[in-house]
Amino acid sequence: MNLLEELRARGLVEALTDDNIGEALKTPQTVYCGFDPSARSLQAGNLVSIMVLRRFQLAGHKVIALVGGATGLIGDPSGKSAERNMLTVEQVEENKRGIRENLAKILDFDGPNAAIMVDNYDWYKSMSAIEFLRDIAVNFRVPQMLAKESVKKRLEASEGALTFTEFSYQILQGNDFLHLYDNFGCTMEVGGADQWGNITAGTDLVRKMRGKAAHGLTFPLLLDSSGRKFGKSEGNALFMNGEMTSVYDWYQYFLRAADADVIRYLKVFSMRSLDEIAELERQMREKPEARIPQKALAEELTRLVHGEEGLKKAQEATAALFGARSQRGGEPEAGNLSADELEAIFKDVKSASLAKDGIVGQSVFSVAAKAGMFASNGEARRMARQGGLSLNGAKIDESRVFAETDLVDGRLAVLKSGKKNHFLLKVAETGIEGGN
RNA sequence: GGUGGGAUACUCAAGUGGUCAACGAGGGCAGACUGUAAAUCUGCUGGCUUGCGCCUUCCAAGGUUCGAAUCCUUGCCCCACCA
Repeated sequence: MNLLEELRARGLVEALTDDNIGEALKTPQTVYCGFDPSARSLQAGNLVSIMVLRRFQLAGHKVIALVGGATGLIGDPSGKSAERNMLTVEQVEENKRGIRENLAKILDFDGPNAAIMVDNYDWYKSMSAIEFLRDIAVNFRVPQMLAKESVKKRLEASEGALTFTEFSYQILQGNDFLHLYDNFGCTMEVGGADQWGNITAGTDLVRKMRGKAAHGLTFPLLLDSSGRKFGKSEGNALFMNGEMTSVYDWYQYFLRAADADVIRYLKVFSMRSLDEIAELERQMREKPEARIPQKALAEELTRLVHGEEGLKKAQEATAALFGARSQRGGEPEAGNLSADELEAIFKDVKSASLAKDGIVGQSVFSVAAKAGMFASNGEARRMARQGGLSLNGAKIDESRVFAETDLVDGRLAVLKSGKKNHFLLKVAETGIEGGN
């Protein structure tokens, strides 16, 4: 199976600019994909693009990760309903460093077929308005630009609120492609379905200016079975950076994938063969409660992004917090574990320290609120009232007061909201310090 | 530049002088049920030392009024038509 067929079989092809792509891919091409430097780290949502690039790289193609340092300063209207905040140059610089680190975990930046990273700010920073208008923008036709889905959608969504700046975005991205074509012989751009308009802007421009065929491929927007965007946990983005999203949370996200989603996810993200994935699917049908595909997915992606060490930590914490439940017939956490063991497990889970007199003698929910587990005291109270808060594995109610004996080895306690959100409360040596 | 319309909590969207912390829907969170799944049912969803109490909210700043998200003025932003 060739690369294109493989991508198709994995559900990674939404649209192609032309059917000759398969032909072109028989010889090594240079492919690029853009990444938005709006945060210090890429997110799980970017994983689709990254894994696609990886597949290209492994198939012998040269890959370029383009960081939109310039376009990030402008804002892409695609897939957004409102004008976005513009970033400062400094922010973009910092974010670029983080993104480079993320990418290096998955793409090979060394070796004979090294991936490269470029920043379009480099070719826009010194461009004058005149140059932009008469050399680049002149190649674009307004009706065509207006006809793009991204622009049309945006015009509807925000009652026509689209600035000229954002409208120009496609010109910049189109020109990126031309630039990469000229400097690196790049002939193909890949991206999410929402990038179609921007990608064709580029392929059209290369064809027009250089008379050469350039290709584009988009993959579908990955949604979970309830229609939500993939890669959001409790409304928060799942970052690849272990400091921003803990390894445990990263692992857990994939482990919790719904049956209806997990096979699709495996096809998209896993380097396992389709046959292996089919086997996992068979096992799931046979014994869904074993969550075999979910485990395989979580394991593979955690190892990829956080290494063997990270995976081990995530699995240990998972085993401690969930694994023992059935065997011991009760909640595992405190009670069964020493403070040291708890600390090791929770190293990677959320925690906070409070002074002892801020804990003992206070109502448990307010301690939880103070520790930063909830946005407000009221929210914590509500949680307790509804039976969603537990201390050391036992459900507590609103009136429960924190006792000295609730502290494991006199210095720790495990709080939990809902079924799966654990939190480690530590007694601080002095004063109050926050944790993550 | 002119005329008309609009801005309400995470989102959409009611409300047009008091009974409004503000209908409803979506989303989110929690409980039950489960397999750390899905579906379903139920509850909650501005803050506070929380059963009808207080505080801060309905673009911003002023004003009218015993009392305003609701009326007036000015400003800002958005939309439509006209220029």
